[in-house]
Parts: sequence; C-alpha cells; structure tokens
Amino acid sequence: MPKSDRRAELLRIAADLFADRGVKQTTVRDIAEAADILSGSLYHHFDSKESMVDEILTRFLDELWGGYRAIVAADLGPQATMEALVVASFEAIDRHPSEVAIFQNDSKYLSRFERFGYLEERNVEFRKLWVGLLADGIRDGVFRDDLDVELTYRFVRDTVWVAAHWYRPGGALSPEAVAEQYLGILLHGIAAGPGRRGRG
Amino acid sequence: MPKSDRRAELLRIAADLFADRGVKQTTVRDIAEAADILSGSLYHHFDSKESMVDEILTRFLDELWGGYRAIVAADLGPQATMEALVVASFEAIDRHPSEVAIFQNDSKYLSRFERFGYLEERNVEFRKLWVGLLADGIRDGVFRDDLDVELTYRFVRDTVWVAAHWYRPGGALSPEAVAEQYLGILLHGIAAGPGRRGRG
DNA sequence: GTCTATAAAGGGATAGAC
DNA sequence: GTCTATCCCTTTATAGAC
Repeated sequence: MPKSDRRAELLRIAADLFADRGVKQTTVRDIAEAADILSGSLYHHFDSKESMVDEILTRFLDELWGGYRAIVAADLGPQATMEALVVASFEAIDRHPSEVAIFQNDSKYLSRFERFGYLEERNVEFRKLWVGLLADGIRDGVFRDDLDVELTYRFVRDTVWVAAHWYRPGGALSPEAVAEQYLGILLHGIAAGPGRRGRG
Repeated sequence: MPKSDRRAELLRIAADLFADRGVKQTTVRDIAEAADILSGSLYHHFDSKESMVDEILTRFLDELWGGYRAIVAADLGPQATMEALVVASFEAIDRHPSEVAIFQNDSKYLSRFERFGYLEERNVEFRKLWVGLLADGIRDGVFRDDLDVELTYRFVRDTVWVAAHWYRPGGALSPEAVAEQYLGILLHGIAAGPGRRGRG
C-alpha cells in the first residue's frame, strides 16, 4: 500500500484507543502496541501525541461542519433544518464514532492547550446555530413558545451527541432510524396525547 | 473541629477536583496542594487515591438509591413515578454536582477495577427500573405505544444526567425548574401542537 | 497530623543504528 | 519505517522524623 496509508492507519488505531480510554489515559506505548510497532517508531510519523489528536479532530470537524453549512444554506425553514441537522449528526456518529467520542469526552481537557482553541470556537458556533434555529421556530409558531431557549438548546445538543456512547455502527438501528425515534420524542414527547395514542 | 471533619473536608476537595479534571488526571499532589498539605500527608487519612474515589461514590450512590427506592415503593403509577424520579435526579445534581460528574465521566474507567464492580450493578438496576416503568406506562396508555423502549430509556437516562455538565447549583434555575422544563419536553415535545401553541 | 526524603513505576520524547 | 537504548520528568506510595 502507498506510504500515506500507513499514516492513516495509525491515526485510525489511535482514534479508536483515544475514544475508548480517553486521550490522556491512552499512552503512546498503547498506540504503538496496537499498531505492532515500538513507541519510538511512532515519532517517525508524528511530532507528538497531541499532533495525532489534533489531526483526528480537525479532519472530523471540517467534514461535519461542511455538512452543517450545506444544510443551513439550503434554507429549509426551522423544522426541516432541525431534522436535517439531527440526521446529519447521527450520520456523523455512525461514520465517525471514535471522533465523536473524543470530541465529547476530551474537549474540556484539550481546550486547555492553545492549539485546541478551535474546539471552543466550534462549540460557540454550534450554540449560535441552534439557538437561532429555535428562536426562528418559536417566532414562526412551529415550536412551543413557552420553551426556555437556552435550556432547550442544551437539551437538544446533549441528547443528540450522547448517543455516541451507546450507538454501534452496523447494529440493528440505522442512523436514520435512531434519528427518527429521537426526533419523534423531541418534537412530540413520549406522552400518549389525544389522537396520537396507539396505531393499530 | 472534630478530627473526622478533616477527613470529610479532604474528600470534598478531592471530589471537586475529580469532577473537574477526571479521576485519572487529578494527581495526589493536586489534591494535597488544594488542601494545603503535602502529598505524603494524605496517606495518613487514606490508603490510596482509589479509596478516596470509592468512598465518595459509595456514599453518593447509597443516598441516591435510597431516594429512588422510596419513590418506587410509594407506587404512584408510571407517570407520577417518572416525574418523581426525574425531580430526584435533578436534586441530586443540585446537591452533589461533583459526585454526579465523577459517576458520569469516570464510571467506565473505574469499572475496570474489581473494587468498583458496584458501578455496573447500579447501571443494570437503573436500566431495569426505567425500562419497567416505560413498559408499564405504555401498557396503561400513558406513554405512546410506538416508542422503542430501549432507545427511550437511553434517551431519558442521558438527558437527565448530562445536565450535570452545565447545571450550576445556586444559579438562576432551581432543580425543580429544570426538571419541569425537561419533563415538559420529554412528555410533550418541543413542537407547537394543536391547542398547545401559544399562551397569550 | 504533617513534613522530609525517596523508592519504584509509568510515560513522552529523542538519537542513532539498521 | 522500525528498532535499540535511554533520558527525564511525573506520579503513586512508603518510611521515619517532628
């Protein structure tokens, strides 16, 4: 295989370990062992452990936000935009579960280092996107007007991303199926409402 | 102050650090420094760092589950039981934010050690409680019958506990207020339904 | 109950041989 | 591209003085 594939393979191995145990608790020796080489050899490919995490997260976030921006640009209105964002997020969990887990579990720790300042920037941008969307939806009468927008934003953000903790790609549930159930609860709740109880 | 207060104070300091940075990343020196003593002195009070975490979590979980069991024993029916469990959980976040954070962030890591086997036991028990509750509610027609019970259980579990990541005791929102908003979304969703849109 | 001093293991990173 | 060898710092934990 071409030489650059080795680098990608090492990043894959590292990402899976980082996701499973956390960045700090994954040692350079762990990564090397999983790749069947010795720890010193890793430094032929990468400057440092930090560089590995950086490359993993940067690539992932660029792809994710490319998708988000395309959805926003399509200008579908609050509810359809929300649904598309949720589906895109579950697809991200499906395709890049380790990257999502690292982002979720280690953002706080990594944010201490100047080099990872972009993590906080993404969070701010994400909040802006969702709060705006919820406000638009309330204004248009699509969402309830007694919602606490800040709290609802955190609710949505958390409920979507925590799924990464239990979702297994290739399992019984497709990302679209999970998104559908999640959106059903998020939009209509779990209570059996009038005219909504039962199907058969 | 009595001698046992020193021990409690050290556990408080340790719990806050564990919650903020994670157990593994909090060093014994960090704890000692925050307590204004040297690291060696900590071993006069505790066997090891692990023992400190163990004591913190055991106490917290015993209290939390005491509350849960009292609620279940009251036999209020599915919806009222669910509401009481959610309120109790937010009150736990309010009163013991560090303990909740440690439980959430470090359970997976700690579960590797035999001594922390009770963490997994509590998770199993928690799942059993909620899945049973949801099934009862669907059977009684209180909850929608097209819910995926497993997925809904994870949804509820995650949405409640992740609030520990942003909730600040003593802030603008009381735990009861947060619980009310959360239950509103969980039961009825965020969509403006017929007859539910608007208030003024 | 705390300090001094230190043992022993873990972990990131480097230099140079192959 | 990988290995050998190793440096150096961090971290948990201990022993004994005060």
